[in-house]
Amino acid sequence: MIKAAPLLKPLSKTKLYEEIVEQLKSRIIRRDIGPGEKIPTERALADILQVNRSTVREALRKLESLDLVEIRHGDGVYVKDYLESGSLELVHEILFKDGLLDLAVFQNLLDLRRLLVPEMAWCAAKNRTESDLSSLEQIVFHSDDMPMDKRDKRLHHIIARASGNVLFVLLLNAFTRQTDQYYNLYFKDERHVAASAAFHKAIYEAIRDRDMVRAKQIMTDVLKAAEENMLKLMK
Amino acid sequence: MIKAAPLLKPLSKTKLYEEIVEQLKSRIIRRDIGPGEKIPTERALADILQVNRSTVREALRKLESLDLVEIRHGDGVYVKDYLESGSLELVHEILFKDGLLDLAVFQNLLDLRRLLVPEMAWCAAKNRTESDLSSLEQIVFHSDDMPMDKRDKRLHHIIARASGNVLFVLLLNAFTRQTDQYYNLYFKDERHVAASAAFHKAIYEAIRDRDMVRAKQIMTDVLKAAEENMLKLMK
DNA sequence: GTGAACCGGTGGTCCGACCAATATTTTTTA
DNA sequence: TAAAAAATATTGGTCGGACCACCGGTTCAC
Repeated sequence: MIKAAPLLKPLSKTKLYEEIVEQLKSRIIRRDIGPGEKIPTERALADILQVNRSTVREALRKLESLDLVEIRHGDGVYVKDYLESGSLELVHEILFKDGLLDLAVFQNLLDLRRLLVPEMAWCAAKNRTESDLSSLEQIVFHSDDMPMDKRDKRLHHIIARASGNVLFVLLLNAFTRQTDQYYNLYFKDERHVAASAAFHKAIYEAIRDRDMVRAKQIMTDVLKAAEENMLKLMK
Repeated sequence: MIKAAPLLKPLSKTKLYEEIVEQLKSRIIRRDIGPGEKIPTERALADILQVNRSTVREALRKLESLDLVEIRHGDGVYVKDYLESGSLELVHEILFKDGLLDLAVFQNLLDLRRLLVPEMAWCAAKNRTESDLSSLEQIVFHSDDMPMDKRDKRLHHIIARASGNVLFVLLLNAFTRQTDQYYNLYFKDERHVAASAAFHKAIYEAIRDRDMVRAKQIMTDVLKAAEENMLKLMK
């Protein structure tokens, strides 16, 4: 039932510019290079890293779009304070500062999820359309072939859409990116799979019946249980 | 007291690659180019837009980091479904689809803010350190020279930090980017300035006293009032 | 039929040049 | 002498053209 998880990473045939991004991103997040500080010029970086200037530029573009640096024409490249301007895109870096998972930040993530996702379910129960409902039905009752991690992810996505608030969808995407890698692991336990299947049915019914309070309550309970299991798993 | 607002944009001497980003981003968000579709090759784009391929590449990098396109080596560039993978960075584009403010999405933004920010205040009242408190004091009582829009923004930022949840900070940043442009306008009304000053003192006291419930309540009320005023202003 | 070699097209990287904006220094000027 | 203006140096922005690495489809040998 559960598909074998390809726990191995794609064995990164990393692109050069990505390596540069990683190096700089990491140093900025860990405050090796402080906010306001000027980093070497494109030409200098190219020289240091032994790559072409174009490659450096592509890396800097990426860092700029992450709001980690500010590029000033004719002047130079300056490090920004990501706490002042950074976006959710940085969660991953902050979560894994120094390669190890930062448990405090992970807890932050869970806290926020516990605030948002139940509310999302509430809204979904309130605003769901017939079309949303049939999407839900499809995933809950007619997707036995799909591994549970994907089903669960998909279910949340549909609920987010059904909430009628597009921002929930975008936020959920941000969360998903972080938790994806643990889902496989989590659903290796057959009990978790069974529990999720039950949960899917329950939340489906609540949303179908437009029972906002129940939908929210179910979601709250599920998250709580899942968090406990997950933390147990990580110890 | 209120600084004259430079409502005019910096009169963008737009960089070329940015123009390309804007064009493509807009077309993707408005579904001119559907998810899964392949866009012209870098060389073709360079030819069409009459720019150098490097310039096109920098633009594509940006779109890639927005999760709007997927670049496949040896294959091509494909449009992604931003609802499936997009991040909060896209809020701005979605908010201003077709150049006009999408009121439904704007309402979504307000709804989400009303969920998050009061909770943030609650956490701040719970977790604030002495250092946070003195930062607050500074901004509430000793920053008369600072225009109210900046003070208000700063206050929220400090509260976010004080919450002890770094994700609140990043989320708030995302919101702020959207609402910044309206703040000037909002604080042109002397009554709003006075109201905010009173609010600042009230929330400061609640956080100082570690009164979580009151802090949350104050924030809820303020947001409600501000929303009403803002919607009035927009009509 | 099937697998291997091939080939065309695409993104990835490189080089070296020049343009455009900014910062710094030098010169001019009041 | 100090402020203003002009020249210069530095840095990011754009250019063009070349070659490499990877992917997909085609062809060909078996």
